[in-house]
Amino acid sequence: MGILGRSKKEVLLEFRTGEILAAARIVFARHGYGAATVDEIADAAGVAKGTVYLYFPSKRDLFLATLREGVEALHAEANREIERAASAMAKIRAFVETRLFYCDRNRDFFRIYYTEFSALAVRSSGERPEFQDLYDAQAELLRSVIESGIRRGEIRRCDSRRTARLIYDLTRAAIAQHVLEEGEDGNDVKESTDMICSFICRGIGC
Amino acid sequence: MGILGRSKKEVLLEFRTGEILAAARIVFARHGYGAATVDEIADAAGVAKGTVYLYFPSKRDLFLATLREGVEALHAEANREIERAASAMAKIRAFVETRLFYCDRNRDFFRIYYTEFSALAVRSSGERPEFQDLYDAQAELLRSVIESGIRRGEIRRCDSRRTARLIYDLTRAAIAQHVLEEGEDGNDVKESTDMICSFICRGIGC
DNA sequence: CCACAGATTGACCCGCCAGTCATTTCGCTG
DNA sequence: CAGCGAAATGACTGGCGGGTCAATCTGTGG
Repeated sequence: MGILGRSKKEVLLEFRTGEILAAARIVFARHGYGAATVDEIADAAGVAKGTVYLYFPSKRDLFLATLREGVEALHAEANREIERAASAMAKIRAFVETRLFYCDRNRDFFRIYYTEFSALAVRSSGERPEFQDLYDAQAELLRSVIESGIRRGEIRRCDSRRTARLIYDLTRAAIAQHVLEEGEDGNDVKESTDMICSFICRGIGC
Repeated sequence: MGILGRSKKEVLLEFRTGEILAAARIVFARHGYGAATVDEIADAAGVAKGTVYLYFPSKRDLFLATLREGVEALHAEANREIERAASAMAKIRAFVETRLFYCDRNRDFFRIYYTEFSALAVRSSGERPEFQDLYDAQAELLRSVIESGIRRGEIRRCDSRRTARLIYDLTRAAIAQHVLEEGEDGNDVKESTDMICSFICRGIGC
């Protein structure tokens, strides 16, 4: 019990969890899920392997936690910016721009997201893929933005679900261009956003 | 030495190679590279594990051969159809449509392509990612189509390299929508092509 | 300074699987 | 059908890495 709220125990828990997640992000980004080893993650986090298992029940859980952490932060940021924007088009721009900036800043996260996310979607061994909830929430948000844009006459009639997905994937592809092709600065991100957005505008605008 | 050309040895080689590649495609599509086992591939091909190693030097080589086979067939088909089309826009449509149809017909190939290709791009441990040659050839073809479309006034001025990549990724995303969402027939593929193409047309057309 | 609870360690265990190779089967030829 | 070379087999091995846990360390309160 500290002066307020968090006890020492809680602080330690949070600290270690954070360190391990950060290390995991780096290692998973470098080697991919299959080729990454828990030993290497532990080394990177500056702890012994056993310690990792005190904070996460398995390699897979650690992996999912790493991915989820990044996705949630990204979505939170995107939601905030979309909220702030007024018109439907501005909201779509916010969606694209926030994602580009976020992934430009968090390249290791994007590398994992880019290379392993699709595998989760395809290999939904049971039924519902992991993260479907998070994905759906964002796709639905985008869809509703488009829908209301159509109602307000900003956007031409179209299948809003498919269009949302199209914008989603277009953004993802643009980010990949950035993150995979080494050399670029923040400036370039702005430029990419412009290109994507003008493309989208012409594609769906009135 | 047979009546002409292929000796019995060559025929057998080709037969076994084909069987093993087909089995590998199914198994890699189902489990992904890391989780697939050579034993399962051998079973699926109806041979013993040792036999697989008579035809391919390693699991990784088998995997790359599987992927390469699919990619080359796809590109060959796309090249043929693009050749046939007259206008720049028709060529772009051919690019999109051929890919959609091909991947709709060869879903296992697409699953591998979709989930593992990006990993190869990201984890280019040495320097040049595998398949960069194949990717580049198609991207360059598309780029030159756009370039000539611009010169002929069919397409508005733009960064042809980036635009090519954008169309590439858009197509890939559209295919993912199909292949991952179970239910659809050939009809639907046509419909998707139309959507993508009209989107692209408005995006880059004059 | 001791004792003890809780955190950390890393050597160890064990199952799994890529890759091997001695043995068996196949199929041709005389 | 005998005999031979080529093809196929599958039991086996080596090591790799996820996960465990007895031993050790830390730091806190008495």
